[in-house]
Amino acid sequence: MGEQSIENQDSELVVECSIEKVLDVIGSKWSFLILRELFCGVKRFSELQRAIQGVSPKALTDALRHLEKHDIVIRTVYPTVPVKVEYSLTEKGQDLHTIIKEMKYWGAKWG
Amino acid sequence: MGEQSIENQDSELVVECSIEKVLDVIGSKWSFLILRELFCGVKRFSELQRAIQGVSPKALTDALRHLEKHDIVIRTVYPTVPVKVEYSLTEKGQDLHTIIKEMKYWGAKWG
DNA sequence: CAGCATCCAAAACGATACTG
DNA sequence: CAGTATCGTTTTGGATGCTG
Repeated sequence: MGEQSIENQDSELVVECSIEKVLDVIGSKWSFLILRELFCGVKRFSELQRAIQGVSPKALTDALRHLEKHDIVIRTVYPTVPVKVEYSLTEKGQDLHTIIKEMKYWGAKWG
Repeated sequence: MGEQSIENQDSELVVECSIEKVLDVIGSKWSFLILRELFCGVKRFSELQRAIQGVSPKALTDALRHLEKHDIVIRTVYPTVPVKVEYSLTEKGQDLHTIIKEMKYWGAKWG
């Protein structure tokens, strides 16, 4: 409590509280849903778009870039024609599984 | 995957996926921080405002009302002068502790 | 103390159209 | 396929001032 937030040279928030860190790294509601999908395995852009109902390409791209920047997902491009892009989780990202699993439990219990 | 979202008679989203349920119930970033505080025990409005740095009275009220509506927190008013209001967690709210705890672990490990 | 009301700025998001 | 670009709407939330 009483955590401090300061800005670094990139004008990005440097958050001291652990919970804020997680929220900052995940970023948005969409990211949770992306994670939910990627825990099941590697997915392509269009697969994510289909699985996460209601997400626009823009929102999906934004969320994926955010997660990539925070070292949660890896973007792999295969130079085929047409291009194939796959998204997978880093170890840091895999480690979020416990949180998402707990959320699933809670949702199943109280939803 | 492929969860459906429909609207009920109150035009509120009825979400089928467990994770979406949790996100819907919690509602916002502020709610996570409110929960963080309330797991430590009952808190008053002003205590929450002081503990959660950067939150405006409006944002705090909004988040508390939201959590109240979803049966996560209880608002108790003591008719003293001046008024005293305490916020505490319901059992449903207490049950979110595992999630927040996992978030703390992750934040401590990777932050 | 514990808010509510108002106003306004910024950010998030949806729809749509287009590209390498 | 995997996006980007643009536009407009919605949501969010900060600032401020007021009240029982």
